[in-house]
Amino acid sequence: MKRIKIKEILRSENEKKQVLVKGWIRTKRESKDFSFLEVNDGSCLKNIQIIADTALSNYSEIEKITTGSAVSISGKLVESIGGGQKWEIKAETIDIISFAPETFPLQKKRHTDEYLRTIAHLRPRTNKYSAVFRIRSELSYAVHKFFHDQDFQYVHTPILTSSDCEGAGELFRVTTLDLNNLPKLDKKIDFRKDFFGKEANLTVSGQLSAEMFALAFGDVYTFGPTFRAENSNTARHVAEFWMIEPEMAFCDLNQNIVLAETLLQYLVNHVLDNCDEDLTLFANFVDKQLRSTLLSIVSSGFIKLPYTDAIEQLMKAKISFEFPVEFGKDLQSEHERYLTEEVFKKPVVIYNYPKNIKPFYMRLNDDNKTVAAMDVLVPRIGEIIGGSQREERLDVLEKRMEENNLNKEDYRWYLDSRRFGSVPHSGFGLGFERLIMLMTGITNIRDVIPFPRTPKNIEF
RNA sequence: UCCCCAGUAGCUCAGUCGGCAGAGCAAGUGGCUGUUAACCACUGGGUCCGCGGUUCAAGUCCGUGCUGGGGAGCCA
Repeated sequence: MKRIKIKEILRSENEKKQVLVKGWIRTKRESKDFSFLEVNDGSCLKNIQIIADTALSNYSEIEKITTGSAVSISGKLVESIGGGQKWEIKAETIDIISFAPETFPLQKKRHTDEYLRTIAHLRPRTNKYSAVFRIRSELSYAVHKFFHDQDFQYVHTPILTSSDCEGAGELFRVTTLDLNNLPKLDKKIDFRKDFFGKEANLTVSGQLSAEMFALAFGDVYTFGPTFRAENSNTARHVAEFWMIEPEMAFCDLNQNIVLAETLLQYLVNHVLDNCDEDLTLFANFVDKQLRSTLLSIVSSGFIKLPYTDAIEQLMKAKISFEFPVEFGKDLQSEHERYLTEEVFKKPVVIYNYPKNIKPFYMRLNDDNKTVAAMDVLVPRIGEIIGGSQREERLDVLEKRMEENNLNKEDYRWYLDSRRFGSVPHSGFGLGFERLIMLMTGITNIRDVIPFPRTPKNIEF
């Protein structure tokens, strides 16, 4: 007989003569004549209640079942006599696949997130984390569905890259050289002896590669892991994270902003429509305002504010900031949060930033002072999307690279795209983990990725 | 990397002024019950994060290191 998932069982309309369920024991309650077992198989938040009668041939074994043990149960699906659940299984056979000894670290009580982080390999067996990772999976699907429905091509951009792309951010070095015996040439490391014959790193963004494909396919997106070796110790940063990067040809900054808004609203709606049970857990136990926050995102358009207007808004703010507001400087976290949480209470798109605080590839505006950049800020998290219209004019781009002391030789292929059929194009990066934080109300990014990598931590 | 806070039983935490190491949950045993984080009784369970110092005496005070958390910067 084929096993049936608990999610499907709980949707049943009628009793069933025989079902087969496999999963892990969450809790056991013993009665005089029988025991109640609660089994979870990860297919949904809820457990199925099992009635184990003392008449079962291996009842003495069943009595010893502990939380965390793996079991296989066949029996009759019947309406529950007790309150609290509609269905239960009157077990005919209970096979214990394996016992979890009493050292099993998860108990049937609330654990702190900090503790669960130390047992990240077991935390998906808790209610909260199974809900997080089901939503993560559902959101991944929704991302692909959104772009597929809009005829975007999915591009796999490289994870291994040659050095210095973007020239910003700390990179993870990739090498096969023997670090205890490095080949030297004139007292410097001889990278000609390394695997690729030159320095190599893990990617910090798929953007530059995605641009090349946008200039062939029109609309493309990437969705993959990204690596930053920044020594960041915050609830919003990890060294390995996932990013969604659409890139569109024949697209200006305004159209870019529209896509960012449409995408975020689509994803929120998808979760509201498809993850209600898991969402309810977060709305009840993690963030009481979760539903109103999500509804504020889908119910109306985002606020769009040029950088200069944002600065003006902040200048006239009645509260005092730790860091002064000043034109030409990037917004601090406190400024971003003030705008999105206090002033507008919904997502805010800030665009046209001063060129000196943004990377070389962003398109220079006619004022010669600002670039066509945009950041989407959301309550609690701050920046969730960063993007821009790209500089498509070869001469302007080369000048910007010179100003930033970048070696044009390293970017020959990138500059080629501006030599041969260059067109206006735009794109952005959406932080996938920050998106999940937004959807769940979880405030630490380490709790929305299965095995977080942070400075001094690469366990599991 | 900088600032602040914390580390006590398997887990969550209390521990007063420096004076015998505590509770709840979990575990074990027994009881009761269509139970719902079941309930009741009993039992076992400690490198008080490590190292050094002050003191008759340190979980408690001081120094230092490690780990975790919160905030900042960098950004998604």
